[in-house]
Amino acid sequence: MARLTREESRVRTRERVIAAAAEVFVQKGFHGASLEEIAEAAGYSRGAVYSNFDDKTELFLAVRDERMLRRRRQIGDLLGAAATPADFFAALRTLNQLEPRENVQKWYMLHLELWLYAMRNPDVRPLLAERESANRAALAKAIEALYASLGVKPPVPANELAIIADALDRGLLHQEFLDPAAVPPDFIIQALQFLIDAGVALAKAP
Amino acid sequence: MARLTREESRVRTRERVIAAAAEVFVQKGFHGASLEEIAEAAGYSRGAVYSNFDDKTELFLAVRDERMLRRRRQIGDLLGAAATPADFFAALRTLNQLEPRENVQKWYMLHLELWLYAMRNPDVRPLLAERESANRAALAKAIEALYASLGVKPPVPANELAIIADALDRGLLHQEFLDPAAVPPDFIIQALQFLIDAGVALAKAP
DNA sequence: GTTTGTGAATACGTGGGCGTATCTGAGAGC
DNA sequence: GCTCTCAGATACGCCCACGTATTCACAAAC
Repeated sequence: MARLTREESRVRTRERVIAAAAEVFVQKGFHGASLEEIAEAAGYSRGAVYSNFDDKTELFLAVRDERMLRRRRQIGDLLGAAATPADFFAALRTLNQLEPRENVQKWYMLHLELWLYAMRNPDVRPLLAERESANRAALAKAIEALYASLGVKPPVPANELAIIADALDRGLLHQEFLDPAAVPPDFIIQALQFLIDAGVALAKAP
Repeated sequence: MARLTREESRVRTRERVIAAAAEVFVQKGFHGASLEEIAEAAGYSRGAVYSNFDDKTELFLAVRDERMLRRRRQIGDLLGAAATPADFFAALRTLNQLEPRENVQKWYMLHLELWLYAMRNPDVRPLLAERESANRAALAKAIEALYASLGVKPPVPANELAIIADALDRGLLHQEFLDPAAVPPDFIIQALQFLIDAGVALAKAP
């Protein structure tokens, strides 16, 4: 193992603590998680946590930032590049299978934890809202391109379709995780495909 | 105020405590809420809570049962009776406006809290899943009736449409509460209408 | 090689919340 | 009207977790 500089080591522990915190916050929730447990999971003592983060809240928000940055990049990169319908659905499938199911569930739970936190803290609420809306905007652009490549005008504005697609995705995950048997595998893709097909049919109908 | 019998009084405080608990659990989450605060909000001391519930968890689950019973009844009654499309959408609108927006948000937050709790507690998870699936079944029946009255075979099985509708509803609430400006008012009804219309168009297309 | 500054560990004080055990006062039965 | 019983209040002990203050160890600078 290479000798680490002071700064490098600091960054490394910071990352490890954030990763461990994500894990524990998922498992126990914000209030249920203890800094002791997080520190231990990361392989450090509580002192390490406090030397990297002001308090529990700041650590929680750091976890949020980490996740959002990565997720946003994923969506933008994948959907932004898709021009044809085949590309689009391939990208969706990739996005959907990029991580193991277990991980997706973990992140979804963390996301809910964040959402609840945002709802209860008026100052962080707009921050989360802004990120989500940016995600939807990226999705809307992809949908627009998709309809354009099909030579059909969207039956409703693309941004509204993005809202629907986003809601659908989230809602289906929600059901699936509570009871995997309730939602057929890859149902999300099917549902979106149905949505597009039906939209096209509607646009072509009188 | 009428003189209360011993049993009546016990029931009354139980109800009050459950109501107050719902409020505080929404605001602070399961771990964040303290029995002290709940008791005080209900106008009692912690002793009253412990004399009615074994512990915090049981109180939490009592809140869940309360809510689920009412909600299930609402959905069943309203959608079950709808035969024509007009009835159906009217019922949806009613269901949607039955409670003030603020209340819906409150219950949604509580629902998420319950969901997370269920996900973390393997023993209660199937209980919640069972209730949700019953709700969807009621919805599926209503959708089936709706398509029948339109004289069109559903493009995909009704129960799958119910899954979609449920997911859509939840997902849209989620977005709306985080940022009301992100979702036009009554968008849920519009989206469902679009879904039905598009489905009909698709069913009629080759 | 000595000193200095910082990242991380340890030790400590404190508060808060859960659950229990005991007490009290008002309905219920005679 | 007197006693008994039980809903609900009060009091207690305990533990856990947060945040802070102090110490330790090792890179960085000279």
